[in-house]
Amino acid sequence: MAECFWYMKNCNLLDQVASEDIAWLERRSRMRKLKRGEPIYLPSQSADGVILVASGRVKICHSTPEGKQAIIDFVDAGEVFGELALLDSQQRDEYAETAEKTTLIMIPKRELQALVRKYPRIVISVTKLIGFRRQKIERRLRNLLFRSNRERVIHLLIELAEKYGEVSEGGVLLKIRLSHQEMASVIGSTRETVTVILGQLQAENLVTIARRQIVINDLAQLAKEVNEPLPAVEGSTSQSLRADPAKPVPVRPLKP
Amino acid sequence: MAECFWYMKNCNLLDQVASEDIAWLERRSRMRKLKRGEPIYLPSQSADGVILVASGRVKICHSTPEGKQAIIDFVDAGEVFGELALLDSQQRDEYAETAEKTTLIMIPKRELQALVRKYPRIVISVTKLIGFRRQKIERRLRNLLFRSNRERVIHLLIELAEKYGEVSEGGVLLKIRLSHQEMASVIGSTRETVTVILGQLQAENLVTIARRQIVINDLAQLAKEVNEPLPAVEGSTSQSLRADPAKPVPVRPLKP
DNA sequence: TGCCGTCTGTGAGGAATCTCACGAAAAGCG
DNA sequence: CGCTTTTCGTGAGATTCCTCACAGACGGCA
Repeated sequence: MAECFWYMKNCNLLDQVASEDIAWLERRSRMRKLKRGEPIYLPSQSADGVILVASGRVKICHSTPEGKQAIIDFVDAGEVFGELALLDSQQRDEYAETAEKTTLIMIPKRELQALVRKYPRIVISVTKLIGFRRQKIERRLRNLLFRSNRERVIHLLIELAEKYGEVSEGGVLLKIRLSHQEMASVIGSTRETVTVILGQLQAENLVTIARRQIVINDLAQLAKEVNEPLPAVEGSTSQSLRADPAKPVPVRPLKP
Repeated sequence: MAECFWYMKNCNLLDQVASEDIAWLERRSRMRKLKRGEPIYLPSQSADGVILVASGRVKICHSTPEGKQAIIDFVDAGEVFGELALLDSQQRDEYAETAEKTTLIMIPKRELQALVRKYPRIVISVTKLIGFRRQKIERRLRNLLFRSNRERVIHLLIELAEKYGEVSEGGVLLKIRLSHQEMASVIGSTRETVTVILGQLQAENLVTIARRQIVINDLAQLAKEVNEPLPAVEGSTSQSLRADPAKPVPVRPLKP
């Protein structure tokens, strides 16, 4: 379980915790390795603790009575989820499943609470985590209410650019692979509609899609269309986000 | 400002704080009385503190580029809002306005942080507050994605019943007055559509609307239609929420 | 109590989006 | 590398929902 220790060391929630205490927590935690698409917990299941994503990616979902899957959020490696379990151990009403091959570390609530008694500052970190996620959700709510499907897709692309974007040849490469169906599940639309809209955006030279990789050619234009400020993207000035043929962005090769 | 003191005393966020400290906080807070529909703060305005609603009701809103108003949340008397300002003083991207004649108490961030140093437990309360609101928002998100307008209205009615419902003649009386336009702003629809749907629900004897008062005749049936568990309503068993003509609910007169 | 502004009810017409259906392309797997 | 499974592209038709327009009702205020 040495790797488990390492993962916990790298979790920013625990970065003020002494190594010996992390080791203690590690011994009381459980590691799970899951393939893509496996359920982690189901709704109406009691929330027994916090879960750290060691590697891979997790989807927080909800199903409508008609069987449509809504994706509430993605959780990436190094992040935790289920943190609301710390507030009250009521049951959850969403479910979680792996979006790809994933390793999880299940940290029991009881042990974490003991750790909080020793490191009260953890509470501040947890508060910030919950608060930031709330801001994120509120933003998503705003971006869905009264928005056309085209606007929803654009908002999604901007969000993805912020979290997964990296400056690349002539635009922002999104370092995440989503199917059209998954995007539809995020924005509350259908697979076909997403396909059509992405096709339109590509025809307008706003994005380029090849082998499930999305490159945003003109993030500034997209942001302008939906009245959003130009988001910051890893390793770029706002200059490099503008698709200006006269001033090509330096090429940086990437391995998908 | 004696009334201000009293309002703060009654705010559950401050219920562990000694009277002398509340008095201290009161002297450093500011009271504002506003008429219905007045702005409290605008987006892109720096978040300078937390605001306690002494009386009245506040709407947290967001406007789309086309000028449609989305209502993110209502804040009632005794509740606070703007609490995310405590995490990071970045600017807000929503705005707040009064939903009716309202008295506010503006508590500066600096003073509240000083109080937190003396009463560290306040952090827990704040965390729970933020967490519960996040759950609420997540739930709203779920109830909007992939939902028809009829389902959205029903979800809204259930939510309102939980917060404002009171058992009354033959059903649950909602102790809040919302225009159809406001409901539309909450669920991301239009005024006309809400009018039509409420008319349908009334024709189906699920609700009764008279003089802007909504009575839910059969909360159980509504909840069933959208696959929600029957919510708890103030002063009632689950029995009394069922519209059962053979067993009428005891009448309790109300003054609007 | 009478007036004025806001709110509610209703319908026609059109736009956006979903549904369904099918074939092609791509990706994962042994 | 061939096969199977998943994903993508596209169109016709149905449906929901929005827009616009207007009349009547209500409700707060002088």
